[in-house]
Amino acid sequence: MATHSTIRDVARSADVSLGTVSNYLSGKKPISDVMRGRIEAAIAELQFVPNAAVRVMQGGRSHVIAFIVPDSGNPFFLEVARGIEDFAIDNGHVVVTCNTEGDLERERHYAKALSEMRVGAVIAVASTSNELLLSTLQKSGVRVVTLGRQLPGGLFPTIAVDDLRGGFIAMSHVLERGHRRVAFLGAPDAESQIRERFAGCVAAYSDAGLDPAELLRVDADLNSPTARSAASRAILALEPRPTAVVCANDVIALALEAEAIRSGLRIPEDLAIVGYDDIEGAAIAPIPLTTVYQPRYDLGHRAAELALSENYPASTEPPFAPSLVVRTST
Amino acid sequence: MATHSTIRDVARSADVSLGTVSNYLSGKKPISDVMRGRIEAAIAELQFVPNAAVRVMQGGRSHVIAFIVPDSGNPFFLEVARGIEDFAIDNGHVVVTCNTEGDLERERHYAKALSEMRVGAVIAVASTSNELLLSTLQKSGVRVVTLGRQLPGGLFPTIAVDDLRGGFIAMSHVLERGHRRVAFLGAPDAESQIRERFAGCVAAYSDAGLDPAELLRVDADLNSPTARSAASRAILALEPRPTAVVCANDVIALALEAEAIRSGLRIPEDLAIVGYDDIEGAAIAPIPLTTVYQPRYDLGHRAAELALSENYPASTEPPFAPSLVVRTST
DNA sequence: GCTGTGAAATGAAATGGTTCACTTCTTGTC
DNA sequence: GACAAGAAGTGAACCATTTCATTTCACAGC
Repeated sequence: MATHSTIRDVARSADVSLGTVSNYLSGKKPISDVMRGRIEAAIAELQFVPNAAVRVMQGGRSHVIAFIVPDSGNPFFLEVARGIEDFAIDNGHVVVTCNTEGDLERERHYAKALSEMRVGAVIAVASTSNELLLSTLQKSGVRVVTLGRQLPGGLFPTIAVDDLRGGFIAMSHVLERGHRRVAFLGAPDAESQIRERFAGCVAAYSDAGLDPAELLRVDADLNSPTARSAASRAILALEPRPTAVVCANDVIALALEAEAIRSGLRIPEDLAIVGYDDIEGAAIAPIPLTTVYQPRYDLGHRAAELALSENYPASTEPPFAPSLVVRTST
Repeated sequence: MATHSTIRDVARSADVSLGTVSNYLSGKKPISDVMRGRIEAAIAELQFVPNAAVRVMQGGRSHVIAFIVPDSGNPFFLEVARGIEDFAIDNGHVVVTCNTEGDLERERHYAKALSEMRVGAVIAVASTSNELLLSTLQKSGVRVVTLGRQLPGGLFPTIAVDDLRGGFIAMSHVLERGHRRVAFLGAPDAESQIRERFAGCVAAYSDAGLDPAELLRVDADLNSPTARSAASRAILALEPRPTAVVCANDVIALALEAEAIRSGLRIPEDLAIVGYDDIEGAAIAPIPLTTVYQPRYDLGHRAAELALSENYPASTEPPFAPSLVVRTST
């Protein structure tokens, strides 16, 4: 494995000065066609590949965007990641997805690795656990953007979707369909997004002149398949059974749908279901799922744009608006 | 944003020489406790973070593993990625997932970026389109490992699963269940893995004393939801309808299941379905899916291990063995 | 007290691309 | 033909770390 050729080799081979080759590569200064031709020939001949590390060493930042996410397998984040990646590529960057799985040690590993790499930007799904690490990164000069919600202190620019409104339109929808005995299938309040969605549901419930205390609720660990199934069965076992269920996300909504089908219920006649997220599986489910769509691709795309923008940190943006996708399940 | 402090600042603040700080950081030479104490104090005080780029500039390679994949959203690759990531983290590396989406230009962008970054290793899902790029990378000193199948020429160490055997056990299973009119729901032969699976099916069909020419087959673009549904309907429209279908992967098997349920068929009585991959959705489908499990996490983990191993390139490994997961759908 | 030995510490040189003050060349104007 | 001004090209110095030949030091053995 021959050692790499350097800009000096290119300059010598093209009989041109160092600075001219550098100008050719960076495009910051114009150069003549003669020089350009000679340099290009030399680069091709020597198979020269510039060493990106040097720019970083000089005090620059590497063309890497880190995406810090608790569960990269979640279809929602996957789509966000696509948005980030597309923008990153168009701007000569590369994305490192850091899957923390909620593990603090893993978060620390990534924070250390990213600092040492001098990453250009970090886009992180907001959570209380990573707040400290993010502010450390920010202090060392990394552009940080949080996703989903504003972290207390307002330190970081944030791209969010209006979850309150999402919960509101989901609940309004089933109430308009005439349902009066409704349940919310969610997760413990740790996640503030879930809390917001539930709050939106409560608001819609009140607005319809109903008593929010009568709104049923079952919680589950959304990341566990067995917990999802168990919570779904718990919903179906409520006496009397709700006629409609608004779910915290599509993954658990689909679990509920599967359980309902298995126990012989007709959807939407016996049970209406509303999901949240509009993941791919929602449209191709046995009973296509009514759900709240979040512009997740745009979310990621916009976050990357903000992170790399000239005038970072910009003032925090107004949240994106979710919309209802009505399908068969209601 | 104060500029970063350097190893020189640390040396000065700790009243110690440059080299000693370097030795402390790398651990390559022992140093006394006195020095250690002074250095640690200085590092803490200055909030020093070493600049990883310099090591790379000195001719080393960055602690980055690139995972080149045509569709990072595919649950199969997600799990492979988890295996890679876990190994990477344990070895102080970080993973860049490069989602090519089969786009040649995108592949080229990544090849360029990865070369310039001097990535340490590349793990790529084998495809004919990336062969040239991979060999270019390898020539420039990057460790390349291909995944799924050996690329012609045998240039790269490979980690694979025995798809021939997978197809064989899937087909054997439905034949043992007594089915005699069987279809294969797959994709055009471009993907050699699908080809292998089909070949395994044909082998099992012959072994059972049946005429392989009678084995039905429908193909679809596996990446398109609408194509999957259309192909599923095509299977159900065959006259006479097959009593069992072996599918090229779980995603399309689930589409078939959904279509079958929608048209009122009972599974497995009217139609038995076997998938391939054992994705998460297979177990929680309305009718839990019988499928061929591939040790995908191990696949990724082993690939990363191979890529970073001392004695890369090792001789190519024997393929991993798939196994059948029997559930309700057969 | 002298020497030999090994451990620890030192700092100049090297790594490769960018920067910038400086030189050289070209073109236009009167 | 002289001169100004802008364009293009040059190369030494710089960035933050590692490497390694050299120096320093402590201590054991005689």
